[in-house]
Amino acid sequence: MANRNHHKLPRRFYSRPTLDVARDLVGKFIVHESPSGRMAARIVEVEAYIGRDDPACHAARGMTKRNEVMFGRPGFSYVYFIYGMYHCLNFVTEPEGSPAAVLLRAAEPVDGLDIMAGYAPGKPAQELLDGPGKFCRSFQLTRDHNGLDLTGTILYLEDRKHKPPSVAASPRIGIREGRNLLWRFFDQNSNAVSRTGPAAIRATKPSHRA
DNA sequence: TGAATGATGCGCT
DNA sequence: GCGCATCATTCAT
Repeated sequence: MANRNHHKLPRRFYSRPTLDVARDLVGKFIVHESPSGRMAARIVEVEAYIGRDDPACHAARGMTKRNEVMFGRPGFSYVYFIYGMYHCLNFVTEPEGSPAAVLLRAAEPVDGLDIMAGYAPGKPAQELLDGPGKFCRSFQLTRDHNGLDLTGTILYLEDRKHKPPSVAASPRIGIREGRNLLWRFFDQNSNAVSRTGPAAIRATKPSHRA
């Protein structure tokens, strides 16, 4: 870390109650030192998935080969493949043995826009990472990045000197069960939150028209 | 402006 | 086989 105003999040950040971690992650920065270069983005939207009692959590039906990292130590990545063409990135939380994670849903590009897949001159930057599938595609993350140590040097998160975001909560998006829980957290002032979801949620995104 | 749908592959029952 | 923590496109209003 060359910049002394950038502080990599330590393992103890992740080893806490998942809702606390999720809320605190809004406004943090994620960095990927990829083979094609360094990318960085500011997190603006996440969702919490907590344990065996959360029907929407992949761990609800026990440990499998796919979700085993959720049961492991906090501060590791959980990346899974979905809908035949997308990947989703999660951050494992809670002490070992408590399966839980935070899904990264959207972020604002900060560095390395030119090497993000899907980048096109003239395309609004806020549309590069505004969804969990789009984030992984642009940030060039696949199942190969499952189980990475987030306190390492390839994929990690940082706290930076930055104005604290105004965080709001809402139901999670794209799930069938567990919609009563307000476990989605997002930056109310960001125009890079994901588009999918009920009109009430989308309305949090400022309209283009006056 | 919003609802419906097809693409596409894999994990799990 | 079915369903999925998605997205871009098409169609209806």
